[in-house]
Amino acid sequence: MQDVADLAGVSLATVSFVINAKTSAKVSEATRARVWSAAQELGYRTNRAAKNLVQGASTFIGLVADAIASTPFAGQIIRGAQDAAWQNRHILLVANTEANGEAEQDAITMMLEHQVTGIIYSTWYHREVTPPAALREVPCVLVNCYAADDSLPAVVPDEVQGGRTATQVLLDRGHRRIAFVNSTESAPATTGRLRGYRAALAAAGVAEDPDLVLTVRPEQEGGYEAGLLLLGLPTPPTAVFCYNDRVAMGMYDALHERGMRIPGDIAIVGFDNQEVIAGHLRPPLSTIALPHYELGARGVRMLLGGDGSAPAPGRTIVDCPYIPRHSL
Amino acid sequence: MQDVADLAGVSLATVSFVINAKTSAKVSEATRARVWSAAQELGYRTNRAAKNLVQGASTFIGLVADAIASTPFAGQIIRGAQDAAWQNRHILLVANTEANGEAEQDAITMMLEHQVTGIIYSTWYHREVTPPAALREVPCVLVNCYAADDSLPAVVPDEVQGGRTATQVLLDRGHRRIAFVNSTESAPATTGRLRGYRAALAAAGVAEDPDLVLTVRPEQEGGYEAGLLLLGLPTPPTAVFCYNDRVAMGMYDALHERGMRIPGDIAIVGFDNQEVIAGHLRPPLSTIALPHYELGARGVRMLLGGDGSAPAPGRTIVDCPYIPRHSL
DNA sequence: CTGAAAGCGCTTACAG
DNA sequence: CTGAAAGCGCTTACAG
Repeated sequence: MQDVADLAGVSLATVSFVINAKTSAKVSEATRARVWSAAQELGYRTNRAAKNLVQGASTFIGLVADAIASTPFAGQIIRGAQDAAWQNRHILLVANTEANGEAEQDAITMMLEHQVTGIIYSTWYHREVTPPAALREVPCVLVNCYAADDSLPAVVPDEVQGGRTATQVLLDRGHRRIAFVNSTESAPATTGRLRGYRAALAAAGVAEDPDLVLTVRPEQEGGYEAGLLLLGLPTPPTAVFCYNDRVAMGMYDALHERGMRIPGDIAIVGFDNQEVIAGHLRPPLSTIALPHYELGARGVRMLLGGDGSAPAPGRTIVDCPYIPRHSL
Repeated sequence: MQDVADLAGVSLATVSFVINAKTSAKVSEATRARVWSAAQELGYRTNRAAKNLVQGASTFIGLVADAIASTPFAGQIIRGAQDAAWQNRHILLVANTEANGEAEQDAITMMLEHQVTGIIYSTWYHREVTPPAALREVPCVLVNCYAADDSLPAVVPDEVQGGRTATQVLLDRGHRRIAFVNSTESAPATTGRLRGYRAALAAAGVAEDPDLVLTVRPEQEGGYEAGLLLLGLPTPPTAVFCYNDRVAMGMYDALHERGMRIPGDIAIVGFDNQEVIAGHLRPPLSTIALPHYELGARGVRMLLGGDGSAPAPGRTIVDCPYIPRHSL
């Protein structure tokens, strides 16, 4: 920087002013140009460590994730966060903790040492968490998870609306006997989607038939078994809302095995919008998408948007959009 | 830090020595303990910006990726790089450029400003690249890609060995009429896997039958068409090596449609090991895995391992392991 | 064994 | 409009 100043024949301060386009100091157009060309000629590059030190702040945002490649979900959250950070001229410090408490602790310490502006704490599937205490030392937002007492800001998908929408698209096609193959796991997704299913039926004046609500392991095998069960009913459903796309995949197997056509004989709607599955089933699966990209992006926007103040506690809920394909 | 020194009754230098476990200065056990407890009590956390500044180096490694969530592949590379970086007490600065030249330029500039130790430049599928010139200003290694003139260090998968292995496992089961459904794309994967296929056949003394080598678009549809074609042959193959798992998925569709059993009537081996596909086909698909995690990990190890010197130019080739399931 | 001091590369009041 | 100077929080010879 001193070299640039010398070459341009100005002081350090002037170089700093023009490089950072500070308007507080009026620098003549001529000097400005001289400085720029000197910087160019010398290949000057500002040292961010020095800048961060003197300013007592960095442009870093920490992102701690409990998974990074086990599902496409985590990747989408990271991508959303990364894009939003980039747009705000911030840089993501990504740590993959594999849900290991010690790794989380280390990661957060490291982030704090780097004077991060804030931390995003994310999980690959929607759930309740008790995040490490260190997280509270800095502005933070939970993404795809939430604190039991809602004492931290969080961004989560709207499972209820998702379940309602899934059921609604089926109702809109005239279906009245709509099954819901839920998951045996206990999770916000399980309870939320069920509530949405019931709300949609109720709003349409359709009485719930207990025979039509099953719970299975949320995998292909579970969907297959559920399909067989449903087909064995005295009056089988005309449409099925599956907890997720993998369950729907198993449901396809069972229906095809029994010679049922989709959507001719039975309409199907899934959840998750896992491209590799939903896009490749035959027929391609209509489903509800989890808004992972949006969750990540919203998370960092909340972190950065608060005019300097930390984001407020409480859950922000994001819509799960319907992705039409050809299974209904 | 001054506060810690005061509380412990020592100088700044001493605090620095004990915090960093420097052995050059012998500090008594007693002072050491006093310093640690003072640091503890004050909740002292070292400021990395200051440390990086004075040391003229950071513990950052830049990772520029052309994709981050479009496929699981990129995620695995990032995870591998992240784990290796972490093991060496380094932090990943991840930039997602979506293959946009300007974004790449910006990302690299930003990384350079942060005094990164080096940069990993990665692509989500194996290919030749002409990386931005700025990359040469700092130690770097290409991951899953390579420079046309091999003037940069690179880590890539061994496509030839992969193709050879895929063919070999089929030969080992006694198959002699082995088809290869290749991709119409021009890529290292296409040429490499074909060479591997031929090498394996030649080594086994099996003459290549031109009818058995097809090229299709590397997707489900392509695999489906290839399956029909192969079945229409006067003497159909008894085994098929598919360019990738999506092609294998289409191949399954065609074979099942024609009532063929896998592997009873025809054995199949895929490539890529895309969990969601390979693990969920019926029967589960035996395939060759692309070593993305390993590529990422090797990349940062090369960057860091060179005793301070930049890694040497040239391609490092990594094995593609066979993943047995139930399709042969 | 421990301390005083210089210096890393910047930014920013404060003078002029 | 521009410059001299202090200071950000550290590390590391160099003395003692």
